[in-house]
Amino acid sequence: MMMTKETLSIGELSRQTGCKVPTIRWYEQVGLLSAPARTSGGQRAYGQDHLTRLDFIRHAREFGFPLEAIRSLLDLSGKGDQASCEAAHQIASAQLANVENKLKRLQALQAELSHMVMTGCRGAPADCRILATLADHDHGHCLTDAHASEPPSVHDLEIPPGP
Amino acid sequence: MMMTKETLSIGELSRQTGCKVPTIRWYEQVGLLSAPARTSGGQRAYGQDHLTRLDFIRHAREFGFPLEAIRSLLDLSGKGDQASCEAAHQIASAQLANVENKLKRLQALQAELSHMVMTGCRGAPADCRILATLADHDHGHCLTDAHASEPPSVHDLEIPPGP
DNA sequence: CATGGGACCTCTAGCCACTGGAGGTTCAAG
DNA sequence: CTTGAACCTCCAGTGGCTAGAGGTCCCATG
Repeated sequence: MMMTKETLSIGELSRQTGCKVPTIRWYEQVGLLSAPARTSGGQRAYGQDHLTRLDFIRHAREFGFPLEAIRSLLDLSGKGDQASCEAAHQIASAQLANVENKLKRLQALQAELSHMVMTGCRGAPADCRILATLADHDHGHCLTDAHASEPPSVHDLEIPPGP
Repeated sequence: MMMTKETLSIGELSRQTGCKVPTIRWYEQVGLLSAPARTSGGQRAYGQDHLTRLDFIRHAREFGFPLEAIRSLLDLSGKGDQASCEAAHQIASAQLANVENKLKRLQALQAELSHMVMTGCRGAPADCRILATLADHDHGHCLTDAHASEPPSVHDLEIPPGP
């Protein structure tokens, strides 16, 4: 087998989808993208279906869906019935809630941080608001203490790819 | 040696700072927090300086500073001169820019996602906007394509702890 | 003084979603 | 036939923790 006009090498697929080559291989490894045919020399030869599927994956990633959610969405998109549509809606709503939650927290953070940066250092270094704010949380440097109330849970907070 | 009223066990330090026990040990491992004295039985015995330093670290993490930045800030806070203050300002400004960048992207994302979710599925599953939007990026489903323009770089996008 | 149980110890592996590098093979153009 | 870009596999690393296994220590009660 060789690369024809119907098949795509991994590099061509990468160019057409904007997905990096190692990422494509990784999607294959975790089973999001099925293993393509190979040329006689062992190189991957993708078809149109792979292109479609990878576009879907990449687009969903841009919306911040985790890979597990994308896996479900891909399954659902193959069906096209009412139940699938509702399930997709539910996944998307959950993602929206997630994003709105992050947004709120990030806005609070932005306010605090910009306050800290703008107050800055009033001439005397001993009076540096930045280091002082970080050192003494409890002495009125903070606008709110929303960020200090609950145990941290950093790991659900990633933001998806952006420009 | 034993635990006195001046020294803190790792559990007490955890309670006083709100930082989880394994996290404290991890900060020690990566050199953010110096290794404390030990009791005769080998348990960590922290002093007041550790408490102060860990408070600083945790507070800086709440502002989303990466550990490397916190390392620098800690170095700077020990000095208290003009140059340190300016350096701290620079680090904080960079972090603010970072946060504002994320914020913008997250806002765009929120708009797109909520549009997608609200448009939803108009009766017929074949018309499901959610799966269609994800499938066809280029056919006018998106409000903008800001999220599709540049190669993704997901990994600098974590948000700090929140409530 | 023995015992129980909670807090502590070290070490290792796992999370997400990739990214990069080493070291080797294949392909297509000249 | 030679070059060199693109491809291959495998492995390790990123950030910032978190969880578990399997063991030790400390202190209060009986």
